[in-house]
Amino acid sequence: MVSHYYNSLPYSQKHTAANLAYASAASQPWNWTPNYHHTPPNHQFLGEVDTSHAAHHAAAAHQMYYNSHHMFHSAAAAGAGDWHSPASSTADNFVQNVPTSAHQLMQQHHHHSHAVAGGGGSSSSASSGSSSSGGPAGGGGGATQLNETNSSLGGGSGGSTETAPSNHQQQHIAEGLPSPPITVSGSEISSPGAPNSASSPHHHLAHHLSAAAGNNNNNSPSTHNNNNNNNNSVNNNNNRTSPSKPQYYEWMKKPAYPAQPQPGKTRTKDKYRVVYTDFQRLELEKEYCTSRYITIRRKSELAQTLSLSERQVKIWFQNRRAKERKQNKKGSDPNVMGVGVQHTDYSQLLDAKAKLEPGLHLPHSLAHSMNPMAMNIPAMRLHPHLAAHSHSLAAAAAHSHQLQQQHSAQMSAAAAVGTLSM
DNA sequence: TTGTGTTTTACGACCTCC
DNA sequence: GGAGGTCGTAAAACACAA
Repeated sequence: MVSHYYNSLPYSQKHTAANLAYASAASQPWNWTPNYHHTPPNHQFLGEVDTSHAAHHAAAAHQMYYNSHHMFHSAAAAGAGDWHSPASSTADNFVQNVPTSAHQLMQQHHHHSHAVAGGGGSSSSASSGSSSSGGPAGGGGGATQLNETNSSLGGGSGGSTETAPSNHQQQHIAEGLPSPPITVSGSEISSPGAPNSASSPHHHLAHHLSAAAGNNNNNSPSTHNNNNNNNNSVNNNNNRTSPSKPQYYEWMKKPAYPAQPQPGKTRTKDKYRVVYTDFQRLELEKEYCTSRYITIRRKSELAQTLSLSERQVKIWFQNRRAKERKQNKKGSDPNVMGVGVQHTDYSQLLDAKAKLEPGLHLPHSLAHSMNPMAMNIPAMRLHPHLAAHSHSLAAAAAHSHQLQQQHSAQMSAAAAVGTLSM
């Protein structure tokens, strides 16, 4: 059963989703938007999302939610120049400082990655190299195959099967140098071929974020690990969170584990812990930021987008919440974090209403009940399970919304910090 | 290079809800 | 019964100091 759920391609298609988020994210390295809800130009997937999900969100309530919640609007949605931070001019400055457009970044991205791919030198030495052999080559093919595998294995959520990636996607895949899937005890798991994530746009993101955090990146020379690839000085590695110096959104700073498990590496048990790619984590975090409880729909979408199984997405969220709770426990330590603490606090507050949270994201029916602005929104299907909580959600939701706004403000503040540090 | 501590995936047990 | 939730835990992946 277990293996059954393993998705074989977490990494193989890591960049598949690039289209989605990258366009907008790249344009604004700080862009913290749940891309899924916007309509990035390139995103194929979004087409569907838009109709099913985003469309609903066009409604005022949703807008309100997202606007307040996310620091930035995607460039796609807002228009490159139109973006305004809810927070302030600082944010604007930040944006202005961003030298490149999404397209440019993408091209950069491609440029770097291609260079890397070609050389096989993708940064992280050993590991990355391997990936290129299997994955990219396959590009689309590999992905497809994996997907098939996935579906056959997990079968589950119809979501996990992804159609053949577009050329663009393939490109990303190629760049992503996913390593071939590893079969472990009958279960197939992807090996994170981690891409030298440096080449991925959100690396830039991470980079900027790190900078924003005002941390050490530059300071610690030691940081360069394997990953320092090619890239423009994007030093991703170091960022791994140090418990002693918590940062704003630690995950942002961690460049993703460049980790690339050796292809042959297996686990004795049926279990094999893969390391999610930057992109996957980024998107998951973004989603988490949107709501700490993911809806079935979003889970399915995310799974598809990130080439993860729904189970993986679900578990990721569970773990993420656990992480947050854990942080909150020891969290009252004021020193613990600069900006990050705020998120923690925020989460902490939300934690109390953990069960109620789903209302934040999904149940428009709930939003409906609590938000006059949402009255026109077609009721979104409420998760059956969540529906049970909906009655109490109404009360909590308002509160949650406030929290969201606080959070938004905090995020903006963080953005401001980022601006300064840049 | 190694040892140690932390973080990240993944699971099982158990619970609640429909 | 099946879904998802928390909680506790295992183990890989990672960071960092010695």
